[in-house]
Amino acid sequence: MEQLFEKVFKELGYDVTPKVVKSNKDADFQCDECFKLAKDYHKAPVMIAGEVVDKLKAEPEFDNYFKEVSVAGPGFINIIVSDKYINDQLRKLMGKEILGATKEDKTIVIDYGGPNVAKPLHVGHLRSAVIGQAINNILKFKGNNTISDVHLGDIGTQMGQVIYGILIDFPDTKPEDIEIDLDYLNVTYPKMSALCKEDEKVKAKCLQITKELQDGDPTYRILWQKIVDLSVSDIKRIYDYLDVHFDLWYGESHAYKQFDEMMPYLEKQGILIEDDGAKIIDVKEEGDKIEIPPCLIQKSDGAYLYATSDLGTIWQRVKDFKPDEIIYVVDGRQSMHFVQVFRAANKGKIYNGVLQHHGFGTVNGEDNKPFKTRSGGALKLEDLIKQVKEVFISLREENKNMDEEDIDKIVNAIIKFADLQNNLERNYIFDIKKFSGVAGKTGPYILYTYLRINKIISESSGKLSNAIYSETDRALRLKMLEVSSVIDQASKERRPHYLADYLYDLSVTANNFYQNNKVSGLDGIQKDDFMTILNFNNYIIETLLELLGIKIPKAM
RNA sequence: GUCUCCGUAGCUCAGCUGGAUAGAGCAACGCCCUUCUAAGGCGUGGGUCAUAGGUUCGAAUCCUAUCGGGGACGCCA
Repeated sequence: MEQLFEKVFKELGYDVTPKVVKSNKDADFQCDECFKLAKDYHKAPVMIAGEVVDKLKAEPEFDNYFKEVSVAGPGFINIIVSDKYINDQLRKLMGKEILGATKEDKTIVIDYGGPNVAKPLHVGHLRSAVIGQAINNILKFKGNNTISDVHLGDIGTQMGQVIYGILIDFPDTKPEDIEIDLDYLNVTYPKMSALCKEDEKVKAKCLQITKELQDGDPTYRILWQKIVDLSVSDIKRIYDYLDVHFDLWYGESHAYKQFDEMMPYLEKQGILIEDDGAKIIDVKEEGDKIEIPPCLIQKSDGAYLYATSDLGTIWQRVKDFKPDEIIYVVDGRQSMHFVQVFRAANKGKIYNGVLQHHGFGTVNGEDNKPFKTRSGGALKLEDLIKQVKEVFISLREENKNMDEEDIDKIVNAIIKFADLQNNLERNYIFDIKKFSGVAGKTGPYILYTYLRINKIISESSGKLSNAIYSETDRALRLKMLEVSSVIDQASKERRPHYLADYLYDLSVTANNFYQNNKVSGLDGIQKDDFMTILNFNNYIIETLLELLGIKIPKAM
């Protein structure tokens, strides 16, 4: 349609590539190009629009595209497309792969999850997992080769703290004979963390242990491995429940293995500067509005830092995958850190591809500060899931007899859709009600729509006539045509909420169709047309839900 | 203090590469189950898009300032 518009504009002597956009007025689409042309061509927009509409109407192909094209207001061109146009587009779309989205074939490493070993997953980890997985799914869908990495925080200070705790609790046992379990971990970490805040000596000791662990102390290594094994299997269990998966379960400890190669390389670049005994990379750039602090590579005591491990990780990824892009789905509060790391990676000639940080907002409590339970701790992710499940089951009698697998799928849908419908970079206030709703703009609403329609569809020829049978039918067909651009937009901006939003819109439109177009009792072409449409509608819902990481239950 | 994100209906949020009367959900009220799942559909009320300027034919959207909130700001991660 845009091509036809361009042809007409050009033939009238206007040099533009006009855009046709969705209209929120009474038309299907509109073209607002005439306003921009008015100045250059010294003509009123209405006049230009009039010329375009007249010429359009004289085109032999007019009926293939339009039912009605008219000038509105001060110079808008309103477009109502013909039924044939809608069906032509739909037929084309149905014949395309990946729902008409544009294909890509980049190699992209995507870093999300980021749990800390020895600490349980809490609500803050939900966002990285859910958003990261969705972005991963979308990029993969478009044909990219994605490599997901959980990037465990497995060798930071908390490890030193827990190891010290173990040494206190098991003073006389040989490290290989010490037996600990998950409950022990869940008690010891908070205990030691609190102790470090009170007691400088304990804190210093923990830091020392951390440093020696990083340097490979054999005793600490043994204990460390025990902690990692325990914790990681627990973390995996929760991610599995959420259907969040990683190709790589690397952590900071893997990055540390790169330092033997990376540090001399950085030295050779001549960018490591000694400063108060520490080694830094100056990452200031001209035009900075704010003074970006230098990137700290090595502490004065020789220990490496957060930024160093992220650089090591990049080093490894470049070596292993030569990625076109590395993207991070990590808490937005770390944006300064990533600016430093990205610049350091560039300046140190470690990587010259695309580095992106998609920082998401925090999950806040009523006080608008990062969420804490009444007792002051973070709400465990597992407890959130349990709560949602309980609420869901108690919602109505039928739910009590529901298939366990189906319940879990719906719980997943509730939680994920509640999170994914928000723009990822915003904070939101955590409200258990938000995570237990099944009415309105929720995951279950979409599942329900799908299942309802699924029940009335039967085989179809997959063909469409040129007929459209009602307003609600027309609306559904038009809505389906938007899917390609929605996927592209979500992928380009790495914003899954575009998909969530569209999925909801589509479901509303489909529910409308369902309510107003009775299928039973139909036969012949109309029945076949309806079946084709509904099949395609559900194919779209299915596909997009999958991209959001939501599975469809058998019944609800 | 500097930088940054944000301020849209009672509540929770979309919309922000500028377009015509600003959209959803929840909550409130009214209607629709002898007809493909009422976890549904239809309708009503509810807004100076924080405030003030500016750019523009046109601003919730872009620019500036102010107010209010979150966050970040060198040896933690």
